[in-house]
Amino acid sequence: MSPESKQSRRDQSHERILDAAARAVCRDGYAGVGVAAVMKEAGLTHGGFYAHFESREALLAEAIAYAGTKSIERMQARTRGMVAQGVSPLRALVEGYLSETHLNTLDQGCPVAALASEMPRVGGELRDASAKRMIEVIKMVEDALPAGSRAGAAVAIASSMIGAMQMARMFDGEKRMEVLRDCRSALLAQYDRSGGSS
Amino acid sequence: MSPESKQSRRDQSHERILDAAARAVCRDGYAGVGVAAVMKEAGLTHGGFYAHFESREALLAEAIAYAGTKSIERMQARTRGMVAQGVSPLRALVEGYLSETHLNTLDQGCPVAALASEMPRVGGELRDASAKRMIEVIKMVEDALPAGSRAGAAVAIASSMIGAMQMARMFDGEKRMEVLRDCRSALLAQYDRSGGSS
DNA sequence: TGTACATCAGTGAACGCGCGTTCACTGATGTAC
DNA sequence: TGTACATCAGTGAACGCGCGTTCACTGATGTAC
Repeated sequence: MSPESKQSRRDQSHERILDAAARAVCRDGYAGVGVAAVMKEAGLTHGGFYAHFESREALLAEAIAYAGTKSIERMQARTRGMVAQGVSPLRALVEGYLSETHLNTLDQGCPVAALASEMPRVGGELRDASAKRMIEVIKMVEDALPAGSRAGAAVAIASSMIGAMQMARMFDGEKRMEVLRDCRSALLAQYDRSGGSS
Repeated sequence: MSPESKQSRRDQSHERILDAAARAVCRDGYAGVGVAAVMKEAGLTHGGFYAHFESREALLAEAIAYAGTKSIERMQARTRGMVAQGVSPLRALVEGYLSETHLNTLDQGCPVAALASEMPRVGGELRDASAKRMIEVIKMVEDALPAGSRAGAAVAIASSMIGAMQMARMFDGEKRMEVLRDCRSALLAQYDRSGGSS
């Protein structure tokens, strides 16, 4: 009965809704998130939605935060292993972000790469939530950058990675990976002096 | 009476619709283009729309092609002047693309920067039209690159510019231009050996 | 030059569908005694 | 341990609005003679 005792049934439903919405928004964009579809994927009917969220927009704002947090956690889990094996943090990040896995698992990927061009258009709490995700990605790059890097390098690298992922996703077949490889090489040539695979 | 005599009234309407749609899609995204609103901006009523286009989707496909062509023309007009004054073509392109003007005139800008993250989600003729725009941007970069540049450099530069423009547009105030400056310096430091302003 | 008719571009009302939102109700879970 | 009642999470029908699409009609432009 303590405040942080295990999740109530309500909390479990809440998280299932959030998780479904996070995957939907990364897969289909802001407009692709429908209240009824999300509730169905969470195993519920649409009527109960407003007991969990004030509005569709409030859901979206929470879903983006959730998607961003999850995505960064996944990215860090992957890069930790590489870094432990001696790969530089920046190389690990670039190769993790611009990886085939990230390319093809849209719904578990970075919400900024999934939504970047829509972000400037949304307003209110959605805008705030979106901008925060963008800043988190820049921070993630900063943390991977060697101390004393040029100010602005993190911004340039983050924007390159986001642009690269988006461009790769526009194409089909072999071209997708080719785009990622080109962008990876360019970034590593400029910023990484550590050598390594790829 | 020759085939290319001056536009008929119908052709004039057609182009006004297209122009309104092109601006709308760059400003508000695929979902932001409404048939009624576009027709109104073209000075017509919505009922006449289907005498000009088979469907909303057909309009969007044409509008993206139109927006892309116009945007590249504008970009080339700007860079021609700079190149004539001795600036390297690549520097002219990067500074033109990542300029304050392009940042703030969304509706006359590059449709790829405006739509990149939505492009993988659309299907059919819209997908084709979108992918073509992406390829045109890469070509534009290729043309500005010194002969003998590394294969893939154009892809990397194009994706960086697109990512940079999107990131800048997510922020407000001074931060917008700061992002562009950071990304410009990074690109020019890596690819341009010609010196020059900025 | 003028009249009659055909064609063409555009109008505006109406239809149908999807979707966010509301609400009265149900069945299950928890509490009091 | 069992019964009565209150609360809570979820259900599903219904509403209202926006928007793409259709269609019968109008007014203007062009053509025939």
